[in-house]
Amino acid sequence: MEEGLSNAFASLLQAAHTAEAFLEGRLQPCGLSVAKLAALQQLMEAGGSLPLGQLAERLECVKSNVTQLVDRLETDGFVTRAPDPNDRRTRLAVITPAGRMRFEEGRKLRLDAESELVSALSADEARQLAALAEKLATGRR
Amino acid sequence: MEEGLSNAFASLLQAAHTAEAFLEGRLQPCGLSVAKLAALQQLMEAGGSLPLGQLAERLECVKSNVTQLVDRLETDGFVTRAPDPNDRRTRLAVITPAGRMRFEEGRKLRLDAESELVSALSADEARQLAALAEKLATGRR
DNA sequence: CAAGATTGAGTCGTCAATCTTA
DNA sequence: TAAGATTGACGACTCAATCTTG
Repeated sequence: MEEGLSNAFASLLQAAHTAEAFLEGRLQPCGLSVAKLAALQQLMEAGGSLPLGQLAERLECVKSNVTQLVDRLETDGFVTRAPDPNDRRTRLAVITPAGRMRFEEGRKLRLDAESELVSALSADEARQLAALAEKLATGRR
Repeated sequence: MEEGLSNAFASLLQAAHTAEAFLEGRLQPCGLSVAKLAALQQLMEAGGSLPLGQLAERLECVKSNVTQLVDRLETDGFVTRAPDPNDRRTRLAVITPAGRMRFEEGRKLRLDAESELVSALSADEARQLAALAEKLATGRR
């Protein structure tokens, strides 16, 4: 049946939207958005700083988006921009001490929210969902 | 394993993002976005017109978003605004002949894209994906 | 010229405040 | 006062054009 197939698609998009909104709400109290938290996470995993272009690659988005995201993180005081001593074209996004602390809060909130969401599923179901979702999207990246 | 669980979540969001981008790309040639197509679909299903507030409800978004979406559809020439004879507070979004034609094109492109995406899955897998995605998001709406 | 980053314009979404009509 | 719609300001994203440096 065709209806079942396009329902799979609609369900996926709907569920993802709902889940993301849920996560966004849980992050609210710490003043971080999903996007900002993801950026801070990349900086932490990279040891504290990254060229803006590399940050864009890791976030799988366009460079101009990162420019603006870092602008907002900079006004928040969670990131500063620094010159790259090796290449004067490059600018480094550097996580601040305040950014590290806020990241830690956000990370906990996100883990809580995720496990709460996924608790609706058994471990087996979670694995299946991940596998099916990946299978759907594979080759379209 | 905790990793598996949060991977389920990440996979879902990633897959949804990829699938939506794929769909958006396929709609490109007809000049409709996913959002615009959805709005036109609601108008068609409602028989051609809807008060803006009801359109917002059906699209499950905020009213101010619909105001702007209809603004853009109006500049496209796919929708016009009309007064409601019964209540002078409400404004009707009315699909135009050009809007109907464009909707038909967009609907076909979307169906093609959806079936192409879902063709990566068996009918059984598609049902499972839909069920698991819904189960994850249930109760968070 | 290539690369890295930024700017400007536009889409899609939110929220809070406002205007008009019931 | 409520309801319907709009506006203004913002977040997060895209693309095309631009500026600076290599």
